[in-house]
Amino acid sequence: MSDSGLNERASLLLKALVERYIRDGQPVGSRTLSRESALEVSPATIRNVMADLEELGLVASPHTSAGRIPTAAGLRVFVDGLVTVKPLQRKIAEEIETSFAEPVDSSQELVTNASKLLSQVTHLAGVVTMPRSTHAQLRQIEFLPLSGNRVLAIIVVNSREVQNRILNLDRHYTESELRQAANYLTEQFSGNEVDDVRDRLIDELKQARQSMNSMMLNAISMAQRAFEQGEKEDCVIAGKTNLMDIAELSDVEKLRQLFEVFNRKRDILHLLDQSSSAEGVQIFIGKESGYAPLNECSVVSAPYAVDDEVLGVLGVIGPTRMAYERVIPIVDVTARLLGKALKTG
Amino acid sequence: MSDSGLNERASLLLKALVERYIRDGQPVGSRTLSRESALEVSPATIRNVMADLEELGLVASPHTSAGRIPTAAGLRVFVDGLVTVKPLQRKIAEEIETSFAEPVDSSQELVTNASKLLSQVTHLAGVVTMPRSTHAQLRQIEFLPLSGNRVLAIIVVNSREVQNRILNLDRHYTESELRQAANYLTEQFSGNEVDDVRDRLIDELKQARQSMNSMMLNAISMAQRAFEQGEKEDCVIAGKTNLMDIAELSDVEKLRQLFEVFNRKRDILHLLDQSSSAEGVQIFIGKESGYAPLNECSVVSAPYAVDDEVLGVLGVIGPTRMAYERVIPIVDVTARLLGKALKTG
DNA sequence: TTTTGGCAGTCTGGCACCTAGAGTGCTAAT
DNA sequence: ATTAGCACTCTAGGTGCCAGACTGCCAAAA
Repeated sequence: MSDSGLNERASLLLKALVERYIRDGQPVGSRTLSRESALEVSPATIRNVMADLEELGLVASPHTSAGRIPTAAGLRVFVDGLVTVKPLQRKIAEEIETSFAEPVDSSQELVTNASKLLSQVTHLAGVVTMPRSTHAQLRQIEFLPLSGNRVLAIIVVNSREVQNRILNLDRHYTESELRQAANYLTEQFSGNEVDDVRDRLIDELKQARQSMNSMMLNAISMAQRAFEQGEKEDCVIAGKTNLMDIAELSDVEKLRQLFEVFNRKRDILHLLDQSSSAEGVQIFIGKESGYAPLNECSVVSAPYAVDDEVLGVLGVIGPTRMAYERVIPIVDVTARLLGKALKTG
Repeated sequence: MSDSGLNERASLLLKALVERYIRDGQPVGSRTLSRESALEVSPATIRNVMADLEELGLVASPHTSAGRIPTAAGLRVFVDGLVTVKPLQRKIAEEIETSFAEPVDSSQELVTNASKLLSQVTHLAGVVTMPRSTHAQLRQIEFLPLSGNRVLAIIVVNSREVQNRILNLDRHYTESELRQAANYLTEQFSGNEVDDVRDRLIDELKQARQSMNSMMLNAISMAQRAFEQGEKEDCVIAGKTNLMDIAELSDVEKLRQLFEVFNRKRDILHLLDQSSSAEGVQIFIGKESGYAPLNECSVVSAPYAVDDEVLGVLGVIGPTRMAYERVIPIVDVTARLLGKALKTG
């Protein structure tokens, strides 16, 4: 720790200041800091250091006779080098483990649970993106006839995911036609990855129009339509109400904007994607996220992976003065366990 | 209108007062009311009438020198007899119709759209319960083998709904076993109503253990397990953020409680169920709902039905001073159209 | 008997003012 | 380099005051 161009004493004081500020959200004065920090220095000395830190843009005072609060830059320095990450509390570690021990029917459910878990243990908003279904092996395709020209396509992936698509087709297909098509497709493509299947379907449809019998052609065209709707990108946000307490957002208008961002999940998703290429826990403080409604918020996120391949991102959203030293390990271990849970699934 | 034990003038004045109060949320004074109402009476006279209304508990003044605001009881009298319901604005009627004209894949989607629609046109929160799936005809059952002892049960209902259930069975079943079972069940029960099927399954399993071959027994037991998880009662709430504007809830704590109720949907569902036995639009004002977090809110709801059978309830949630004369017809027509849309589905 | 004008009384909201408390910046001494 | 001391600044909260908005009541008018 402590390499940010600051001498050791300045670092220590910044750390103490941030910790205190995170605890009770009030500007911290020199007298308090003098008592708080292990350093045995007088308030006056601290005032000098504070003046330096202010010069560097790491702290600011809301007005002349208030203490200092850390700026976004100050928090950045704090999380980058000063924070001493607390080991997980026993109780919380257990809570996380039992949550992942519960049986689930789908990765959708797994993701929902993880999101709720994050929000519960951090008392902030938890957010988890749906896992990218790359490396998803197609297991089976079924077509069931519905009324009219509509057909229900059922796609079984890996051993847990099931997707339904309703297709509106050009003509009526008999039950046996559909069965044949399904059998053909399952035989042909089962065991392959979904992405590959999608590509191969397109190829075959283009190249081999003549050389195939109409049954196969129909099958492939149906399958293609079933696949092309693709996975709707999405994420699960839990515990939004936890954010209503935090004083920084006491302004109802800001709260409102924040909640509207939660409805348009695309933006959140995009933000988290930035984190998917990073290794381990990443933190966005205030404006770093690039989204105005999140200006007063921080995001602590981590990618989760199966067999070293990143499938998605999870994290929490909270006020910039969140308890990073507690949240970081929680996000970290949750990401690991979610990866593990997805693998066994 | 006007039979609430009030003479005509008092009614007219109450009506004018409520309308004015709904418009701008301020206490209404006698001078204003004298100008506003068609009646040609002096403020002094109005003050006398107001004193009477206050005696009856229909209006109240926040403090000595403020105007009057209607109490919950006053609003009750207003919506019960005084309100002149506005015909739907052309623009809004069109918006509703085009919304229902859109093609949908499932009644889930239909309900979601209706909820969003309600919130959009009223600028309040829209809420729609999922339709009870009584009179849902079973069309088809399929079992697909998953890994281990797990089986995916697919139940096609009516011609649009598809339900997936994952069953953890006691032993492994071969693909042909599963196919046989599915065929048997589909032949046996297709065309029957889901509720009946559930009942009959239980009966057959109890009565005829000996007389059936094991294949049929297995099939029935599987089907029973697939059905017993039952429909999870649920409802869709859209446009919650619209409620963040309303001044009555500027208190963040109240807002928070309200939003937490939205997460525990059961309570909302229970409230709306009260309305499902009523005919047409029903209104709950403030505490009438019986849920403390909704004390500052009104709910305007209407059951929706297919072929005279009520399948669910929809409505809007907003401040007690919502524009009832606009909202009532919107809820009314949306309920009708949702019923119609479900029928054709 | 009902309605009205007038008047006294009351309450809010905004403004100006004050004070105590907290904390800073600067300077001079250690 | 650090510290004590002092003057200064700013906020939060309290008080007093005034204009404005209503009401309630009473007595006069219809």
